Amino acid sequence: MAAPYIADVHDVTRLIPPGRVTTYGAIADYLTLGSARMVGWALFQCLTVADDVPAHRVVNRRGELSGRNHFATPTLMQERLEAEGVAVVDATVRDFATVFWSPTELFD
DNA sequence: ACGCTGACTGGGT
DNA sequence: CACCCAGCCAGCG
Repeated sequence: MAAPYIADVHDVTRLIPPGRVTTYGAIADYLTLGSARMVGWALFQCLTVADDVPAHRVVNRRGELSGRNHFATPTLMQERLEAEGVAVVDATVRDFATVFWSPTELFD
């Protein structure tokens, strides 16, 4: 059985609206994990234990698709984002500040 | 138990 | 924006 926070990370990730992205740090902060590295690791697990998690909507603080090499193909992450209307150039999200979404927006 | 690694981050230069 | 550095913590040999 996987650690409980892994399910939490998956739940939060599922709440990210299509066409928007968030960061490892935002999720780590929301779940008070204390380490953003855990978020990346938890998402890595979703590739095998949960295929219904939009892991492609999670990028690093610069808006870079740092996890693209862990998908079936290195371009899959970018393709999924572009399919949702997110412009991606050189493995980096365009207008990152605009498409950025934080779990705290759930309380709007 | 120990050291290295990593889908990370914030602060300083 | 780029580079360096320290803090972070689970997994693995």
